[in-house]
Amino acid sequence: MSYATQVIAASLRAARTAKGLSQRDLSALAGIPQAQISRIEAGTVDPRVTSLIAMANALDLELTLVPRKAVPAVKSIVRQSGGQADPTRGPSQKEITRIAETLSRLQVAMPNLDGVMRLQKTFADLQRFQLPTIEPETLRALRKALERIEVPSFQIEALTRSQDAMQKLRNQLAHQPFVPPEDASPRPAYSLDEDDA
Amino acid sequence: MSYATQVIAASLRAARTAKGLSQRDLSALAGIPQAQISRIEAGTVDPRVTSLIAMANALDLELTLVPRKAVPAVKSIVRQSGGQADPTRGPSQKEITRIAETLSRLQVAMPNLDGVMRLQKTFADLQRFQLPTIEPETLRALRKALERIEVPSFQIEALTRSQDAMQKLRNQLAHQPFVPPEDASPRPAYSLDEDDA
DNA sequence: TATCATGATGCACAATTCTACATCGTCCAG
DNA sequence: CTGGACGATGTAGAATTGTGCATCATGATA
Repeated sequence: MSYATQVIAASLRAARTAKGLSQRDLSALAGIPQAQISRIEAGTVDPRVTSLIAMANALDLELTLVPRKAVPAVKSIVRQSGGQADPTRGPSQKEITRIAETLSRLQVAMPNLDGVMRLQKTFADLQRFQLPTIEPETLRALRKALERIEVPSFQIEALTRSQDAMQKLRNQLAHQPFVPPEDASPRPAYSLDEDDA
Repeated sequence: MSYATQVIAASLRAARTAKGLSQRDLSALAGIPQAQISRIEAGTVDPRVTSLIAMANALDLELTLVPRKAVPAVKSIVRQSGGQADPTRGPSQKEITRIAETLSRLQVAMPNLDGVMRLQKTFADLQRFQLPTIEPETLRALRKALERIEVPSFQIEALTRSQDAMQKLRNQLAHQPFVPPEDASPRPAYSLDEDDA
């Protein structure tokens, strides 16, 4: 397939995962068999336009024709508004709620360990910001670390690991555009640097 | 076919004609049989993505995915830059050169008729501006009128018609954005009003 | 009138998508 | 380790595009 085709396919997959949808979810939304979606995303087929449009629409996207000379401008616009999709849903969302669960469970299970309380607090703090835009791996790592605290023999080691993970999270948030909790702020165009689809 | 498909098809046709290309021209550029281009533009088939991309590329367009919420912004950008395509080529270009030809031919054939000289002058004047963006019909009308001047029995009537046509041209240019001869000026976004694809 | 360019359409055949269903390997959770 | 979710892949058959070639109708031109 052509390069441009691959780009579109990749964009569709990115959009889907960004929304936390499985291929089967999208299949239901777009009315296209999961197998076909897999093939399209993988770029092993040359899809019909209706297929693309069905998928795009299901993902709140539109297939448009843009003059070459306008492409850069359009891209920067797309970054601003389309960059992080819905702030609420996302692939990391599951992780986040699970972390919250584990954390509160820990808190009631061992109210004496004050390290846990600190973690709880800082996490509750962070949670009000950009967490859904963090890579799921990072979140997974944090959760894993937290879960090991429940195993007595690993408590101290697991606690420091948890604090490390939490620190990492903080760092990631640190050099992000920093978008305040609610309402989309303008956010200057010159702060954009990323460049995927 | 879906509505969105029709829109894309129509856009492609618009882009092609805007560039003054025939389906056979595009066929050569895009490597797709003319018959197929006809069917695609007519919306009687559900094209493969590669076909769309081939056509788009040949027309200096790109097929992109745009988040729904960013669509309005993108559209306005596209208007600004994509609005009038290449200033040099266009469907009206042929007419323009032909007008120039007829006009200079007239000028040498009948140097005594000073009305012709005035037309010549004002046209040469206008030609340095936005002529390619004028509808071909208007230009055709002007040319037709000019050609009839060569027929003696119609001279006076044809001359006034020509002046009318020239006037119409002037008017059209009058309430256009007025872009000076060279280098794209910023042109404020609030002056946009058109709204097709 | 005759010619030419353009776009639309028909037809047969090859090529490929699309569908439905099944299945498989992996990762993760209970 | 058993089960579930997920994505990838296979297969057979139906549906449709894509191609090549021919043709036609129209409008403009000489």
